[in-house]
Amino acid sequence: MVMTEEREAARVNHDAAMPVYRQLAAILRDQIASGHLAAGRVIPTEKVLMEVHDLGRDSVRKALALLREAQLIESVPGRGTFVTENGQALALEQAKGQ
Amino acid sequence: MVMTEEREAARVNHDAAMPVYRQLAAILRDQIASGHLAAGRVIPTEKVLMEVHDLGRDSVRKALALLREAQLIESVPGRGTFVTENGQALALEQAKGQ
DNA sequence: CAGCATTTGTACGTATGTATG
DNA sequence: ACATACATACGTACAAATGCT
Repeated sequence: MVMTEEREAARVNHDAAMPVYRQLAAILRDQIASGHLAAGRVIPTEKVLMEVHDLGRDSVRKALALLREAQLIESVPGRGTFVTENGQALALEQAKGQ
Repeated sequence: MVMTEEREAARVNHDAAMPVYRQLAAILRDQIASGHLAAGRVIPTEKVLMEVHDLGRDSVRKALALLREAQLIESVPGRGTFVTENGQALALEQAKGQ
């Protein structure tokens, strides 16, 4: 049996107590902390996140807003959303505390 | 002619360049800074703000979210939205810088 | 240069859930 | 039980910025 670095991509649970937008924020934060999403042009588009997690745009944008407030990511209209310079470091810090 | 302390209540301009939710946030912030909205149970309900400024709930909630981030207000489900302890002081600080 | 597709931003509406009084 | 008020979550439409053709 071959062990790989791959894991099941975390998914939002629509029935969980935690709001889906917080779940998505946590998932993305962990992916940033783990380096799975690295600096540069990384975060999938809102459209992709909507499709992958079966969410409305509202929830996706709320999740990204949380990460923006935490200065893990930055968005640029017409281009996309990026992990900030020290995004991974910040995400690691925050992941520790939780 | 009698001078009063009353002034025209500032209103959102739907045709301005600045997004209406930022306009509303600025209006409320100034009202807090001026003491027109004091600590305690102050901020009008979302419903009232929607009607007074002819805005959708989205815009009203975005405006309040900005003030929450700035720690000027706090909201409690079922009760309402309140100016924080040091809300006026904070609002004054921010009003200076703008 | 114009035109087009992509992507984020703003703004509206609606429905339902949760907390308070 | 009920009304009020904020929270979550879905949807739509259009605007603005970017990059490509």
